[in-house]
Amino acid sequence: ENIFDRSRMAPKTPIKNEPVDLSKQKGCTPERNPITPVKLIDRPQPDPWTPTANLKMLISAASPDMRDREKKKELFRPIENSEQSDTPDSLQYDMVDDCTVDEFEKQRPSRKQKSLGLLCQKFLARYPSYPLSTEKTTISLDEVASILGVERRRIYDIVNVLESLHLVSRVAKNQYCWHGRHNLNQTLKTLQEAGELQYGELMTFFQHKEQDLEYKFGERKKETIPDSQDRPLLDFSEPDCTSASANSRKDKSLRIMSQKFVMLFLVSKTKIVTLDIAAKILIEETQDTVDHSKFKTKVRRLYDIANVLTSLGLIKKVHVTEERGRKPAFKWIGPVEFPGNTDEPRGRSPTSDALPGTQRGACAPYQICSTGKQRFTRHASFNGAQPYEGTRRKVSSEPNSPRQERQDEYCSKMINLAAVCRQKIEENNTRNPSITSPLSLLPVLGDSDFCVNSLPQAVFPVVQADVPSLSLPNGVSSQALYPSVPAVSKTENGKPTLLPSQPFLCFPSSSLFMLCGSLQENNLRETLPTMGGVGNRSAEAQATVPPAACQKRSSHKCVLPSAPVDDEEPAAKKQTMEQSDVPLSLVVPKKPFESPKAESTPGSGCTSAEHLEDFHLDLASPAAPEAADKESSKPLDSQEQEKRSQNKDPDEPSAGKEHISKENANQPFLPQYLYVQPAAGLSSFNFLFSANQAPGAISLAASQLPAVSVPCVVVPSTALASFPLICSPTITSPLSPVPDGSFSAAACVNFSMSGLASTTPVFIGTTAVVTPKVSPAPSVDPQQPAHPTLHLSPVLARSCGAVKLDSPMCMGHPVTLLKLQQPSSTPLTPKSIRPARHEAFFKTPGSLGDPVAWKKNEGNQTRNGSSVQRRLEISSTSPD
DNA sequence: CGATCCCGCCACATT
DNA sequence: AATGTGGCGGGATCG
Repeated sequence: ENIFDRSRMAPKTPIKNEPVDLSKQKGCTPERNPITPVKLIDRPQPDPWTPTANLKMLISAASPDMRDREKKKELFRPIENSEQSDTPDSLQYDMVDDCTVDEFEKQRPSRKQKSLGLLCQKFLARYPSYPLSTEKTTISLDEVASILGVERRRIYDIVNVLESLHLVSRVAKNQYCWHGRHNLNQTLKTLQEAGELQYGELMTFFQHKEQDLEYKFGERKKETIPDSQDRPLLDFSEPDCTSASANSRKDKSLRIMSQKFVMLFLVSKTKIVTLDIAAKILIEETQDTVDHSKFKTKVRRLYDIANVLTSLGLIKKVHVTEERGRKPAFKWIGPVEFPGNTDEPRGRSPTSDALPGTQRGACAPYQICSTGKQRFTRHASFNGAQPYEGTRRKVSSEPNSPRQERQDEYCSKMINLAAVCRQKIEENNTRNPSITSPLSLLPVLGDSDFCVNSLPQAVFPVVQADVPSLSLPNGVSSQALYPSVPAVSKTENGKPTLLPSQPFLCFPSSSLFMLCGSLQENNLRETLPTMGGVGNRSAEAQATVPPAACQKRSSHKCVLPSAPVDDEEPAAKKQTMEQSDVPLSLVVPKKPFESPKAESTPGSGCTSAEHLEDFHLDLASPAAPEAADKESSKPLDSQEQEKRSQNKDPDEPSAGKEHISKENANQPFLPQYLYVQPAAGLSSFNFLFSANQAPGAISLAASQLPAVSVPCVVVPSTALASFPLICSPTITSPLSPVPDGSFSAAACVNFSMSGLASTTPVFIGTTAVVTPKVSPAPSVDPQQPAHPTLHLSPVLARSCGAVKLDSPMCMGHPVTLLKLQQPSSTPLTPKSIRPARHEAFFKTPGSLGDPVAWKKNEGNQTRNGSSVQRRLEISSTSPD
């Protein structure tokens, strides 16, 4: 019957269900999917239904909406009659498909074709792995079920697992929001951390002796048991446990089981987990009594979960042959390390402590977004932005959901780091007294939300968005450089205007952290306000702008204000933050505006784009003056430019800068940054440092995170892709505008991240220079070879003497720019970057080097820096 | 025959 | 009460 139906269905509605394409599924590696987002899938195969399937695919690809309409559930079901299809549409499609078609039905769909794994692949094929931040994809369960030709129940199985990994989040009844993999690494990292707590010992235990499980079981259980308590940890993602209300039965299972299962892999040294062990462990937690039936049921569920995870490319089926025989098992083939480490030296930073709850208000500018919705919601809720929030049963409005907490933790860690860095910096820099303040900022950040992610969108205007940009550093730098460096610097010093630049950061990728310290003292305050202004703008921007968003993929960005938030921040800022919308904030100097509010509507989650734009705008404007010079030289990205123009404008000039940067990209200059690339794509962090500030070098502890001195920003990005940006502010004292050589030396950074490995690149820029200390990579993780590689490439960029100082830099992937300074430097342009350079960068981590150019202060300087940087460069190539 | 796991009943949750 | 969710396990397939 099924077959028929399909065929019949097909005619009517192409869409329909379909069993469809399995063919492809197999072929495809799950992993691939991520890569190619949308795609249809498909390879034609001869399947009976294929035709239909293909149609569907096509259709879906073409326009989901259409499909939906057409299909309608009801239609589907009933429809069976018509047999073939003859609808014109179908015909068309058919033609395409034909090849395969053949017979039609023929085979029945074997059980395999109906498997959950396949279904999941089909499901995943419908959505991009890394959706643009701007787009927010909502998933209607009914729709999907009908499209895929399955009962809704099956979709729940898939969605529940995806939700446990935060690839989707429930928005409302029957509706889920697709987030894609942007936050996947972050989620995995969180799970890993939680897993170590819960299962660390246990796994070790098992691993050592698998056989003995049982007995271990008994023993270990104890440990585990406690875990159960923690559930929250696990749940973090979800549930809310919090409070909630509830936990209803449900919460219990599939989602949690999925998270726990993933944790087992992450905690496992071998990365291989056998079903029986997993079942035992999981059962245990739940209950002690293990009866056989229960075990059997658990295993069944694990298969369900495993099928979804397999489709995601996170695990693969393997067999473990033990003495007893071969046992079914699964091997983790997803990312293993995540940048953010747990280990950071957490130190003292008070800030971190603060994070947790406190501040949120203060911090305003920075936010985090995480999965979009959730976080968003929260914030939004204030605004009213998100309607749904409540929908989920559990959703809690509470302040923190477990998930958030987790994130917060993460944030706090980051913050701590930042704080440390700052301190160091400060220490180093004596010159400026003010310095300290920066620290304070950090905390702020923390509390705010940390952003992690979520929304991918580019919310943050701050930086720009494109990824490319990131890579672009060169471009950026270049931009800066060109233009009037000197002038800028001056301004900077003197002015506060510049200030802005210092402080914040932006990141695009999903989660990012930024640390910044701004050095400047004075400025900070000023900056703050600016930031606020920025924020507002962003908000505004959001409303207006959409376009930008597309470009960037990164979703989250955060900006921190380096400045101390504290002081007064403009109310506006806070507001903005609260608004939530976005997390981002940027700093922009510029005028403050009114804050828009976040408009976030629930629906549109994606405001980010807008923000970005705003961002740009802002940047532009500030930059303008300086920019003008710069601009003259280059054109901006069109988009950005446009935006800018639109928005604000005045600054057109600024735009110029950006352009320059892009153009420059090619050029070799770029001085001040280091770029570190992360190894593969996994998670990684990116850092950018600006050199300016710290004259001193920074050293980080090697192993751990280190400290970075300087203003740094660290961003972990989950997805590599993204790119982080960073800005540095410059710092220096107000004066020294040109640090010249002296400065250059200043910063040194070592990174080592332990875990990192990641992928992400880091940039460090300083005006000053960085000291080359870097070699961190190796140190980092010895364990894994892979990771270890961090590459730092310093980019030298051009020397630009001018550059130097402060400057904020920014990059983001897509968009990025920060503007920090207005006066001084300009940051870069984001977009511009991307193109050419971008490629280069991205391609190989090591290779990158991009030069980033920027200018920084006016100054000059830099040259030295460049030389230094070169040295620094570690692995990657540097462009020069 | 054991490994997989589809299918869908039905309880509980939410509307 | 209707509808959404999703636990659960019988039993069909696969290998």
